[in-house]
Amino acid sequence: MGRAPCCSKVGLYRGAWTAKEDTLLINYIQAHGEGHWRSLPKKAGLLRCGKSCRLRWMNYLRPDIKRGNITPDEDDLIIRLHSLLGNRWSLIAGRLPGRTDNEIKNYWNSHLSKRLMKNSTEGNKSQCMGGSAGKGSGTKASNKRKQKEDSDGISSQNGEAAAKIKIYLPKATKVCPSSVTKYIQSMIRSSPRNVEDGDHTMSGLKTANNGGQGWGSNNEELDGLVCDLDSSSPNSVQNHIMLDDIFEEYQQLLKADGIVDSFVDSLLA
DNA sequence: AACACTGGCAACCGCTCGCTT
DNA sequence: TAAGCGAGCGGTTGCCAGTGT
Repeated sequence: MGRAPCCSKVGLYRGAWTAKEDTLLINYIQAHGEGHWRSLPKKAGLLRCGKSCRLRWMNYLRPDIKRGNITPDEDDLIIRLHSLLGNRWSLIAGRLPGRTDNEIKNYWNSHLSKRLMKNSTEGNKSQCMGGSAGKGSGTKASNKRKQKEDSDGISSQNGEAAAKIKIYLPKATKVCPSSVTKYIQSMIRSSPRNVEDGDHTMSGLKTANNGGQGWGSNNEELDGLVCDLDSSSPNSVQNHIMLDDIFEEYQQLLKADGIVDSFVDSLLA
């Protein structure tokens, strides 16, 4: 399967987008819709690679994008979903309405991985965790390398669970919550089995409802995150419930041995 | 005030997958 | 069946504002 280069770079702009380019892109997509990214720049009068246009639209210009101010609820959900799914940013983003995979990835790399590593080292000072908390010291290049090591460390932090999760990792595909819900409902109806604790993958995890145990005994910061609600947001309570519901769905799915494979199939469908 | 360093984030790159021809 | 293309994903890079010395 050959794969031609995305596009010729000759004569194309790179780097930060200007307001004018944004306007051109928005206007074109509003008039013609998304898709056909390769031909879009030419038609829209943009000297950009199609991939660049797509990225710009998907991550920043889409009207339903929610930027910045990641709430404690979202923060907590990202952590928990990452424990389940690993670096499947698009999948995680699919559980967080209005958030993009790029934003979540950046947020994880710059905030959460460091925090978890810090918590991990505090909780396991006698253990060597193999790497510092990211960009705290050393050259930037070495920090980049450490970032990768850190993410590996996070995985090893979850030990067997992470390894077993990988078995079930679905293809990175965005799914809507409703499809998951429908699937769960159908599975519950068709499966009388109530698995008490076949929970290889979920050990060490917690839900926002269970008092925040499971990340480690010294995990006050995360406990705080779980308890905090952003009262400034009028929809925060609703969002909190929704996010928890979504995670509960994942938990149920993973708890039900034998169901997970089917769940993955449903995602791929 | 000037410089060096750090951290956050936008954007790019390389790759894979699914569909079409 | 193989090749080409569009789309999407995760990893990485590079810019720049903020902070420290």
